[in-house]
Amino acid sequence: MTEIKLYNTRTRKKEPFEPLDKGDVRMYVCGPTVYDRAHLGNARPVIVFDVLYRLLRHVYGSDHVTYVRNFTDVDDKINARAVENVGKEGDVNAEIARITEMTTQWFLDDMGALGALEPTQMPRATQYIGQMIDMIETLIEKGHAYEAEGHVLFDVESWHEGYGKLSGRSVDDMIAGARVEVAPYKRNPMDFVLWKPSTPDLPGWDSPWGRGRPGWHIECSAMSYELLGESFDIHGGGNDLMFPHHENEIAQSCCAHPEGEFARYWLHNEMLQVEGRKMSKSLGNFFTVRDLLDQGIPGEVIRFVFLSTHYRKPMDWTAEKAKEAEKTLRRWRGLFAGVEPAKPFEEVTDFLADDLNTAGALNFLAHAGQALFQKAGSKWTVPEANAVAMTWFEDASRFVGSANLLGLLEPDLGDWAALPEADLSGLETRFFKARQTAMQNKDFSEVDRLKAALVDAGVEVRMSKEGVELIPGAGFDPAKLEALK
RNA sequence: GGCGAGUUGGCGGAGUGGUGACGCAGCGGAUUGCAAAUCCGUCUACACCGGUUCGAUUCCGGUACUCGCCUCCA
Repeated sequence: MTEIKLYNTRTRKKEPFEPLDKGDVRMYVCGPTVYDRAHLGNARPVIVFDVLYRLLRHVYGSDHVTYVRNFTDVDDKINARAVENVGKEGDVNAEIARITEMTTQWFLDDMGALGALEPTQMPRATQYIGQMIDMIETLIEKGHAYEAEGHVLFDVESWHEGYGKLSGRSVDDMIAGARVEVAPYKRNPMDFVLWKPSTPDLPGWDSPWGRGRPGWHIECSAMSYELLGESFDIHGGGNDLMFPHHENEIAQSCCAHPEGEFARYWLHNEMLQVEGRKMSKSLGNFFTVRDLLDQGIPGEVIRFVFLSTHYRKPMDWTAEKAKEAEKTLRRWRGLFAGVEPAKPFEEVTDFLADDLNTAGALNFLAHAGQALFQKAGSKWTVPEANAVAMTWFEDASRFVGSANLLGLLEPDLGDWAALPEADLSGLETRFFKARQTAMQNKDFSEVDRLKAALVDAGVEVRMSKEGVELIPGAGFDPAKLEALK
């Protein structure tokens, strides 16, 4: 069995991955707050942990991995957006329902376009309010939380020894460096909200502390406990969540369920940049996944670009990278069309097992693809049925299987690369003859004219001594071709 | 200020204690009426300063720079 090694933020080391239960490997990843389209940065953890999910399924079997990713559908940002849309006098609750419903579906659509598998479970926070209340009550009973002015707060001082370990901070340092204005009802500046009161016009649930809503951090603790138990294998998310979100999750879960160890391996992906700078609205380089898709950049290309950088390194999105990725994928799609996937190359599995070295795996495939491309000949067709062809198909199948492990070359993502149906053989012959005639007459301008027309119609023209090859390209327009016939 | 990550050739990006992956771009060549495509060849690197070592880009320490988090942004 392939040994997977993962960089564990908790220990700051690459460690061999040993699941608690090989028959049920469990992973939790923090999902989106649903109030708007997912921006490009949101896609990174989705793609990173999708590859991990695929790898785990490959190693332990597809029925032996549980992957939970939540939807945060109760949040100040959602409320704010709803009020913004319909005004304070409008039906804010109905608008909230509409927004969360719509953006949840958007998220699923957009991430699906990037080739991300759906997690085994996608809990919504509002469906687990009861469990959150239970957990908060437990924390109060155990002396780790207290009620103050309708709020319930986690008492950081009650877990002084454990708080801050993940992010490498001590409670004392944080208090010293705190810049945030501290609410007067907090015992300690670092105490964070588990439950807060809600106004009548906003979503709220009855609780022992009055009508209110949960704090953000308790959601993940309650849902992961409910769905994965007090101990599970992997917890993932962006490294901007490390503090305070993950730190607080640990505090809540470990204090509420000290019998468990909560998440054993913590994985954090690095952030995304755009053209070398942080993506932000003020810099004007902020865009959503949907924006890119609408520009005609295929989801598979976006995925390829993401995978070409290791997940623990900052990733720079550039138009140039997208162009290169599209070129590579287009070639692969053409070369391996119709090839059924087989067992991935060992090298690819090994790269992925080494802390998800997707860039290494992709590089290996680039080489393998180049070799197969050359063997296939200048035409993007597969060779004859003979011994050489058998080997070719074997390797090609393993190539496709390897790509699939990365979520690439999946059949349902390939529409963008499909070449238009067209029978150009007649045109090829005619063009070749016309060219020959013109050549004999030294009338090069005539050949140039005909060729320019073909290029204009989106057809790639390849010439050799034997003849002419016409290949419909990305911008192929059959209508323009009609004029030539 | 506190905590953390990083710094490889024009760009992207692996990897390694000892003959400088690879891709794109560039350059030279084959091919071509000219191109395109393809093929062959080829230049440019391991931030800086010390240390360990027979030898470091690779290990250790320091410096500089970049970036992230510390503000319910993944």
